[in-house]
Amino acid sequence: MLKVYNSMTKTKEEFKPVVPGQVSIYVCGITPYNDPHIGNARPFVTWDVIKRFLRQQGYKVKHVQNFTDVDDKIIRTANQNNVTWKDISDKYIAGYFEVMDKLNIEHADVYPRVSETMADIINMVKGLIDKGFAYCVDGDVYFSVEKFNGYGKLSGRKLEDMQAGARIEVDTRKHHPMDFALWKSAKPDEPSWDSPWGKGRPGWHIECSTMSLKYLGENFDFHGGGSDLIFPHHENEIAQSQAYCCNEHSFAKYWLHNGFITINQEKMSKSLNNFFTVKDILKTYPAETLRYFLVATHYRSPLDFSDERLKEAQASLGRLKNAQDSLNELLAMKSDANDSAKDVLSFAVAAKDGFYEAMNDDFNTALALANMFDLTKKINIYHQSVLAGEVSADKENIAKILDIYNEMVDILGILQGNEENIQDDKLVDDLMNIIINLRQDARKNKDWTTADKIRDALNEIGVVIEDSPTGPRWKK
RNA sequence: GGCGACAUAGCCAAGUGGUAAGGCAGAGGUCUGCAAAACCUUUAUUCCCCAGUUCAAAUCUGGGUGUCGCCUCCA
Repeated sequence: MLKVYNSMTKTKEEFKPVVPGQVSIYVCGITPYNDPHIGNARPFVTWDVIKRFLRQQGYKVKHVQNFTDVDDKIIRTANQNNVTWKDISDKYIAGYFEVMDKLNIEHADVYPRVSETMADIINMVKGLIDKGFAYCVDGDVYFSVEKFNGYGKLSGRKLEDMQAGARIEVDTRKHHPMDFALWKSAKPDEPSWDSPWGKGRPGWHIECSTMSLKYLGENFDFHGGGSDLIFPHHENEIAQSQAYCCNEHSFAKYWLHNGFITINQEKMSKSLNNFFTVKDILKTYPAETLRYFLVATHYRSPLDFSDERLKEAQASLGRLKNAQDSLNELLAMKSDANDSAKDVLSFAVAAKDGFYEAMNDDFNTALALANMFDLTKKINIYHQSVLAGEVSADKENIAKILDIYNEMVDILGILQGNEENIQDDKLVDDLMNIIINLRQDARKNKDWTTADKIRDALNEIGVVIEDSPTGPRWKK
């Protein structure tokens, strides 16, 4: 039974899909105006793992994720660079896919853009005015928070508790200081669209309501994003959507919010200028390492980022990879049929159960990984005993163990063998064989100086040589 | 000022009533020409502090301390 922590009720609840056998997910996407930093990447990795898990559990998953491609920051960036807003958004949407693909994130089913959903947005704003939840002032349209009784139910705040205007000046044309824009009238040098209220563009928040309604309907299962979106973004989405549908139970059933990535315990954010872009991290570390780093901690916990933590992640991931390699190595060995890996297989089955149990408990990837490490140890022990010649490889059961191992690894989206540094290039393999053979000759002659020189030189270019009882192996 | 989250070993991190998972780092050992990898042993009588409930508390309740987040664009 799957349990998820719902930010709306602040409790873990049993997951019951709106439509049996199906899961509908809306994840707040990005505003494409610069390169994503690793804090931006966290929700997407989180949801990628959730999707893989749900699908593995037999659900049919529909995932919608927006691009807010009409926005102040995009317009500002475009004007600064003397290009159009479309140039900027196209560029950074492409940039988004480039790094997310490297992080092995599967694509959503739909990636709606604000600029392509304009008619629907205008319709929804019109509907909100007709229903009395919104009003127009000088070409701007505002949502009236006082008309929606339930405003604040997600973020747990009351209108009277909030100090609107404490930090920015309140627009006096608004009926209530917390009223927010559904539609903004066009200013000079801004892109605009025709509407019943004159030329303008949508406010922030309305796009997510419109898009989720359009692609997932009035009721869907999950809505996700970073916890900084709880207020005002998600609060406003709820107000708009439920007001529009005239149903306080419409919209998302479960709200899942991931914790922040921090630097020195402080939130990584563009405004604090303490962020690392995914692109930059990938210059030094394999994408898989970054993905592992993100997955090794529960999605709701804060996660402090540092070079040291990435190194740790790399070491831990290497341990998992080593066991996977060992299984493959065992499978490639010559041996007669036997059942020496029977016990390892039963352990693997138990580890898999533990893994799923952890995932079913609000996607506890940290605990799921612990199960993998337990199995890893058993695999290593077995691998050693085969190398020591104590038993011969039990290929039938090893194949089953590898399947189980890969099943878990597939859900986490790591060790998929699609890293650019996995060498499947035949020329490289051949060259490595030549080098290794030369080194083996030197070793036979006890010419340790030459042998070590080769090993050290390879080490310098990132190739590790390991001499095992069955001969040397190499990895990058 | 309002609202909320968190505090577990040297570091990271699971664990929400039954006697402290897992990873990294460290120490000693096995293996090895030496390494690497792997394995074995070892590293929290104790979970921020104080009080309470209970046969039993890291886990529940109350109080305190500290850190962080949201209330403004933010994943």
